[in-house]
Amino acid sequence: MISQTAEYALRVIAYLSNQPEEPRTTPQIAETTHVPLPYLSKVIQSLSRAGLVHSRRGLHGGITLVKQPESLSVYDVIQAVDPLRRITTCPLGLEAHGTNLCPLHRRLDDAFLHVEQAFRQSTIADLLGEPTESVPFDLSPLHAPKDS
Amino acid sequence: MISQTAEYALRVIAYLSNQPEEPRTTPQIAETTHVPLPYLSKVIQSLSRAGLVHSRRGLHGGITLVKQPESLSVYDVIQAVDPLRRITTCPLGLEAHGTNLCPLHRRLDDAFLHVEQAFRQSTIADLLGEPTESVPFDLSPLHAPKDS
DNA sequence: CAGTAACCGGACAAAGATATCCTATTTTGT
DNA sequence: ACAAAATAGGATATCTTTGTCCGGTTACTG
Repeated sequence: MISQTAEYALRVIAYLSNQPEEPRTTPQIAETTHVPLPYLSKVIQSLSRAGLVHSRRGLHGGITLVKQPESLSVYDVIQAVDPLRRITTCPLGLEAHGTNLCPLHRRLDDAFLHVEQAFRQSTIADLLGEPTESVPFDLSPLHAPKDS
Repeated sequence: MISQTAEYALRVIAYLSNQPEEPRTTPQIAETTHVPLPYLSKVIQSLSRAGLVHSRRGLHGGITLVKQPESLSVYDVIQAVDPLRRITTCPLGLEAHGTNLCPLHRRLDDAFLHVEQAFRQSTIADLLGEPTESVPFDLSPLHAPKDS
C-alpha cells in the first residue's frame, strides 16, 4: 500500500526524532533503520529537498530534523518521497465525467481519503510518545549509535 | 494505492456484472474497459484461477461471471489479482517483536485494515445499484457492444 | 472433418522502482 | 594548505510490474 521508499523515509524520520538536536551520519542511520546505505542517500535527498531534514557536509556533519516531531505528520513524510495519488479524474479517461467519479472509483477514492486523513492526523511525536509496552520501533535507544 | 492490474480487474468484473448471463469476448471487454487487449488476457486468467469468472473457448465462448454481484466484494476482486499486503510482522526483521508491531507500523497497518474493511463491505452489486446521477461507470449500457 | 471463433500460456519487451558504485564537493580540524 | 569526514549526485545494475506477440488448444458449426 505504501512504497518501500516511503517506509524507509518514515524509519529515517522516526530515528532522527529521537534526539532531534544532534546530526546523525548516514552510516549511523543506515545501520539502525536497516535501510541499505547507498539507497538511503537517495531517500535523504528527497527528504532534504522537501525541507524535512537538513544535511551538513564535512566533519561533524550529518542529517538533522528541520521540523519538530509534533508538527510533522506521517502524511508529510510520505508525500515528500512518494505521494499518495488520490483519484481525481476518471481513470478511463472519459472526459464526460469531469470531476464526477463513477461509483467504483468514488468508493476506491473514499478509502484512499480515509488513509490520507489517518496519516495526516498521526504526528511523528504521537508515534514516539505511544505507550509502547512491547519494545516497539527499534529506532530508539536500543540501537542507538555505540560511539556517542 | 492499488495496482494497475487491480484497477483493470475491477473494471472487468464491473463490466461483466451488467449482463452476467451472456459471455463476453475479450475484445468486447477490452474495448469497453480500456484495458489493453493482450494484457487483459492475463488479468482474466488470474480472475479465472481465483474462480471469479469462467472462460469458455470456441465459438460463442467468452467470459462469464461465476459469482453473483451481490456476493462479490471489491476485496475479493483485488485479492484475486494483487492481494493487499497487511503488515503482520516487523518490517525491520527484528525477531524480538514477533507479532507486536511498533507504533509506526501499528498505525500504518491500522490504516490498511480500514481499507480492507471498506473493500470487503463494498459488493459489486452495491456499485452498480448506486444512485448514479451523473452517468457513472461507463461500463454500463453506454458502451455496451454494438453488435448484440 | 474442416474451418473458424475464441481463449491459453509461454516468451519477450518496456518502464518504473529499488539498489549499488564511484567520483565530486563541502566542511572541519590541524 | 592539507587531510579527513561527510554528503551530493550521476551512471549503472537489478527486480517487479506492466504490456506485447505469437503459436497452440478447445469448441462450435456446417
